[in-house]
This record gives sequence, structure tokens and C-alpha cells, in this order.
Amino acid sequence: MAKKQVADLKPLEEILTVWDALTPDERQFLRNNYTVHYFKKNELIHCEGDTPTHMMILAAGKVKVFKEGVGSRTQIIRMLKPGEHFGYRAIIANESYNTNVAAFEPSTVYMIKAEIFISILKHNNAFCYRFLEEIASDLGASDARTVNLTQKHIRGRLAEALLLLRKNYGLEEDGATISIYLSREDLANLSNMTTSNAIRTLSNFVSEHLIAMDGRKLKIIDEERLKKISKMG
Amino acid sequence: MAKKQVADLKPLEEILTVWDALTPDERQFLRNNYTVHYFKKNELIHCEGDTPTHMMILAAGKVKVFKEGVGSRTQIIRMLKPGEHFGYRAIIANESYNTNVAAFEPSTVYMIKAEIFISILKHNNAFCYRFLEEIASDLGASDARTVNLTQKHIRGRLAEALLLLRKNYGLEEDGATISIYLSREDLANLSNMTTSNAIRTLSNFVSEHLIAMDGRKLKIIDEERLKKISKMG
DNA sequence: TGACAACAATGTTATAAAGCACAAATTTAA
DNA sequence: TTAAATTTGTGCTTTATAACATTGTTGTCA
Repeated sequence: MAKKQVADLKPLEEILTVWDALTPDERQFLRNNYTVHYFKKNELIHCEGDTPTHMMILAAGKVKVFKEGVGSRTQIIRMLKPGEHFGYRAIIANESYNTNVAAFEPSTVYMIKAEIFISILKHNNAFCYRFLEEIASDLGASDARTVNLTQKHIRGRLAEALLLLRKNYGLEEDGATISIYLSREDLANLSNMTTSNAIRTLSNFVSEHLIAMDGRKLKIIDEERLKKISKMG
Repeated sequence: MAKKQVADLKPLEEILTVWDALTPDERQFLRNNYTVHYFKKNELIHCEGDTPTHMMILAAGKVKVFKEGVGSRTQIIRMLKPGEHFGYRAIIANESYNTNVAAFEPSTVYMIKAEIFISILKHNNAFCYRFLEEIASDLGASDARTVNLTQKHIRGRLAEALLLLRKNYGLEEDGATISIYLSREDLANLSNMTTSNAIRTLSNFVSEHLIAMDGRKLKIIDEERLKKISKMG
């Protein structure tokens, strides 16, 4: 695990979205009790089976949460952007991690020791409620995803993944290119298909003028039809 | 929605597993502010799109939580037994329901108004934390289920469903029969397959002496091999 | 500069599982 | 108690998708 302290980064209080729910004492305490960790592209941040020791906040970069299934097939569960929390579900549920998390790009992660996190959850009702909200919303998304991945056909799954990426990461300055470049393999792992099928379906989308491709750069051209494909399955 | 008040039932305080986290005042308040509702077999308790008004506790019976996917194919998300809570995720996440819930057998449900539930969550830290734990654990299960349903083959999915049912509902007095009788269709909807395939695979399991069948009564005979099938996919 | 590795693209084949049609059995209702 | 409806069980056909194989592309580094 790469570990380096640096200075020129947004401090915790500007990254942590639940900061406003903290008391002055808690704030001061956290300022003195978080660590900064750097991860290289593709570096594993934690893996399935590990005992959780820290709750983590992505300060910069992009990160993927995934599970290894049957025959080491990979399923990407969700992808995070700066400001999002991770690695805390297992702490709360008193379990080992049941997912892997890896840096998608060079990423900076702030970590807070599990005991400290739990202690604040147990003493600050508003803070606890904020996490309850967050996790309730994640659970809804997870259930929806289960049905999408199991019932939709390959085109629907890919269309959905593209829309999801755009929603999560937004667009570049050109107002069209999705602000994340993933390999065909990652795209496949996100949409529950093989790499070949991701490639094939992607180029079908191009020839149908639904999207435009330039290497890993993807632009959504016909959003309406893409949404329709995603809905229809 | 069937609605009937009755007397001869375990009161809320014996059903509600988080009762111990409540203050005396809250207990008294809840005793005076819950309602009892009866649902017939197959009756819908709430459905996708509804605005949530109550958090619910299953007092007696069995209940299924499911989603309608593409082409009205049904996916059973989870099945509940007495004592379990439901219908509260959407309240917390401030969303409409994104699942349907229906009585599997004649069921009794206790309901607590959403505002009351939220108010206790926001004022009682221990109570809030208990729900945080519960939902964190559910989220882990949901993510695991996603991968199981998408990656395992038909035999693996069915084996898993059978083991899950046994774990959740236990066995009858004979020490073998799983204590829930579902139609082939429900079993299929639980395991993400068509009814025909559920029937076919079930009878394969019988001829391989993994299980025994008598109508809707199912007995697990060779648990070890069933677990192996479930793991292998 | 050329060789190698990683990635992307595409055609072919094999197979798991869905769809369909229909018969038999069981349950429900008139 | 008979009729209607639902559930269960099977065989056959079709389809979607994974697996495999091959080739093209790009980038990296000795």
C-alpha cells in the first residue's frame, strides 16, 4: 500500500461531505487523525477477505469497487469519484470486506481509523443519520442494478453503463466526451459481458450513430435512443 | 389494502428486535402509535412507485420483496420472516418505493408512520445505529447476490436459492423439509430463470439425489454437493 | 528501428438457457 | 361435482452470448 504524506491537496474538511454534521471538537479531532495515501493506477486499495481497518474518502482520482465471481470473472459494482466514501460498510456490518477496491487512475485517499469512525457514528446522531441515508440510497441502487444486469440483454446493459458513466463523471470541455476513459475490459466488467462482446456492441452502437468512439474516448450522440435501448433491455 | 385490528397477537415490543434501543418514552409512544394490518395470500403490501408512508415490521407470515424488470419479468430480491423490517429504506433515502412487497402467505404487518420512525432515528443515536448496521448488512448481501445471479449457471443459482431458503426459514419437525413452500414460478423468480428451467433443474437435482421433492415440499439431501454446485456456479 | 507486449477488432463455433407448444395434474370456483 | 383455471412437467426449437482463434493496432523500450 503506497503511503506518502503531502501538502498541496484539499484538506479533509473540504473533501468530506458530512463535515457540517460534525461538532467543533470532532472536527479538530479528525483534522489531527486522518492519513493521506497515494495509490498508483491499478493499485489495489483493499481486497475481498481483508479485515477493514479504516473508513476511506476518495480525495482525488477514480476508483472501482468490484467482486471476483465464478472462475475469477470480475464484476464492477460501482465506480467512485472524489468526495465519495468507501470501505466503511464492512466496518459497520462487522464483516470482512466482500469487495475489492482498486485505483482506476492515480488516486489519493484519506483514511480514518475504524474505531474513530464508529465512535463518531455512535455519539453523533446527525452524522450517523447521514450515513444511514447514504447507505439506504446505495442499497436501492444495488437492487436496481441486480435486475438490470440479470434481465437486460447485452445492448441494454452496455447502454445503461454508458449512461451511468456519463451521469457519474460528467463530460469534458467539449460537452460530449465522457470524462472517464476505461478499457474495453473494464467496460465489459461493468456491464457483465465479455470483452469481445463489449467491443462488438460498442462498434455496433457507433455504426448506428448512437455514440462516437476515438480509442477510449466515448461520446454519447443519440441519448434518447440510448435511453430507450437501456430501458427496453 | 386489508385492514383489521385484532388482539391475540404478539405485541410490538416482542416483535420489534430494536426495542431494547428505545427509551421508555419512545416505547410508550410506539405502543400507542402502531397499527396492525392483515394481508391475504398474494396480496400486495406496497408497490414500485408508491410514496412510502410507513415503516413496516412483519409480525406473522411470510413476505417477498421483488422487482418487475424488462417485459414484466419478476425478480425476487429477498424474502422476509417474522421480526424483519421492510419498507423503510425508501423513507430514509427519500425516494419512492423501488420494489414491490407481497404476502406470500396470510401475513400480519405492524406499521409505524414514517414521520415517527424518522423522528426516532434522528433523536435516538443507538436506534439509528442499529438500522445502520442492518442496512449495511443488507447492502453486502445485495452486492453478493448481484454477482451470484449474473455469473453462476442455472444449477448454481438454483442450488444457492435452496440453501438460502433453508437458512432463512429453517426446517420442519421432520428435520429435512424446508419450511416454506413456493411455486415453481416463485422459485424461478428467486433464481433468475424461467419456470420451465426451474422445473427441469429441480428434477435433475432429484435424480442426482441432491434433493427430494413432494409437490412443493423440498428436502435437501446432499447438502455438501449442493453447496459445491452453488459455489462452482 | 525493430521486437515485444498490451489492447482492440472481428469472424467462427459451441453451448446454456430462453421460448414455445402442449399434455397432465392439481387447485379453485361456480 | 363438474368446469375452469392454474400449476406442473416435457420435448423441441431458437437465440443470445461465451469461448476460441486470428489478425490488426498502438505504444514502449532495449
